[in-house]
Amino acid sequence: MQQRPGPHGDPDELEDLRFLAGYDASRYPRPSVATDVVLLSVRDGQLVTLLLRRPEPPQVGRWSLPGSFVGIKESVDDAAQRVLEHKVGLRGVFIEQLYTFGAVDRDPRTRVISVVHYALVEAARLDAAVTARADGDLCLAALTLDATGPARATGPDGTALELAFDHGEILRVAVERIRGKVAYAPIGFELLPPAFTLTDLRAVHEAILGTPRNKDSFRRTVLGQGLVVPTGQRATGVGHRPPELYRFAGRHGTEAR
Amino acid sequence: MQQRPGPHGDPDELEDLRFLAGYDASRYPRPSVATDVVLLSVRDGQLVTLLLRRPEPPQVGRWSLPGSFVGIKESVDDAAQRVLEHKVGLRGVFIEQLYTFGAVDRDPRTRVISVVHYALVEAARLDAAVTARADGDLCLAALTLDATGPARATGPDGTALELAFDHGEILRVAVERIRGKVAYAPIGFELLPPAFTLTDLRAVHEAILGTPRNKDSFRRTVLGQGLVVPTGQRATGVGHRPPELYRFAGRHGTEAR
DNA sequence: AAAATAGTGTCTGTAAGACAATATAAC
DNA sequence: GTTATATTGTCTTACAGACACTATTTT
Repeated sequence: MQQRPGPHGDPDELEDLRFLAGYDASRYPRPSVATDVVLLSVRDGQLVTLLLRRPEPPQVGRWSLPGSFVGIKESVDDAAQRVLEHKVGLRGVFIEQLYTFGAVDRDPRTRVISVVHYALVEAARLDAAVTARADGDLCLAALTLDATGPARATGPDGTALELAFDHGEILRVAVERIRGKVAYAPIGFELLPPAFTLTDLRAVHEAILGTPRNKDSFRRTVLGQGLVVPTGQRATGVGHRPPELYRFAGRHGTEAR
Repeated sequence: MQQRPGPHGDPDELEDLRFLAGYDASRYPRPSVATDVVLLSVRDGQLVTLLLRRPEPPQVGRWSLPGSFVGIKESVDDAAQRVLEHKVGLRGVFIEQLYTFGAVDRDPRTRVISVVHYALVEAARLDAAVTARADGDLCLAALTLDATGPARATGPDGTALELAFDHGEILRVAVERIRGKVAYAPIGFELLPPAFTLTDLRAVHEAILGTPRNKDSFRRTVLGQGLVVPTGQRATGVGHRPPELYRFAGRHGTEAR
């Protein structure tokens, strides 16, 4: 336990002093910083994410999250938005920081620290983005969690997908995060079109949590919180009594969205 | 909106291709990566944190979080633990990632991305660490939040402390995080000695939340969750009926701690 | 009319908040 | 014995789950 800082030969302390004194740090090796994006959606009652097949070694053929280095004149969050725009073709979606993965050996090529974000988008927009890039190196994978270990990703044909690097662990963290958030935050709206029925909303919650939710109390809770307001319109062509369409009420109940 | 990736002159895409192809990224400018640690404790019913006075420009004299660069052969989380050990003299405390602050201009000297952690320690250990380094460039600051904006830090003499860089915003995020966690996670135990009374535990929760908690339901909730177990011992010298001492039960109710 | 789901009303069990009553060591 | 807080027990209230019943459109 040290008493005061000073140049006593401890390499950590020397590094600290360089930092505090504002020495030029460019001469010392530094990690690369990247960002990866977990783009989540709910499709056919399943939580899915967008994966890319790696076209080059290492781990060629494995599936990975879309990502990029963080530019020197670009904020970390801007870099994540750029990844969404340039690699997936999506703008203006909900995106938030998830976690920073900083293990030394997570990338075999060089030291890369990844500030991972997660984004939420409605299934129709994700489908459009995927079909616009009609190639086999991109897919929507269904996500499931075991009791422990990395997340499992399943391709559209039902086969298990091998994930690159630590992306299975990243996906587990993402799924756990959205499960925790959906219980108290109005995050499910980001996965639905602007107008939706309460049954739609409940189906999204059930898909995320993987467990059924009580229909009656779900309705009471959501309406009681004032998070959604009726639009006055009803769905049509549903083969039964048409349900009311609701929209996200925003933070003060008057947002247009 | 792009259709397929390709070398079409877009600088973002070129960067992406370098990444995917595994080109040597060392020739391109990259940000520095640091970690800062928000060391939190509850002392005299107040949420406090450890701050260091900056000894050099820029922002000389302002108060900052303990931090350091992340070494090239060191994980981000290991770097945060090293900061705690070398700058504060604490080992084995609860520490967890908080958020990564990656704005371009957050440090005026050079581009620095900081992966901020928060740590929790009982007041007695923090006091011991502070008095071991008996100088005026280190203090325990009480934290308060306004409705918006950065956190406010108050020194032991009651004066407001000017915070360096974006550390006021970082502290706001830290306080909001621990407030959110204390509602459902067994995090308050980290701020108490191994044996504590339920009144101690409730006082910690109230200090973190800034609002009183119902005494009876707090007792029932905590005991009902099985998070604490009685030690069979009682506090002495309290001037009234001695309360039972409890200890953290761990994840399976049998952990020794 | 039949089918199917939306939406409403009511009952019940659980848990939190409020409050009263009792317990016990320090003084 | 008085004091001060711990601990237990009871009552009330709020809310989630369960379930029955009505509403309304498509077929």
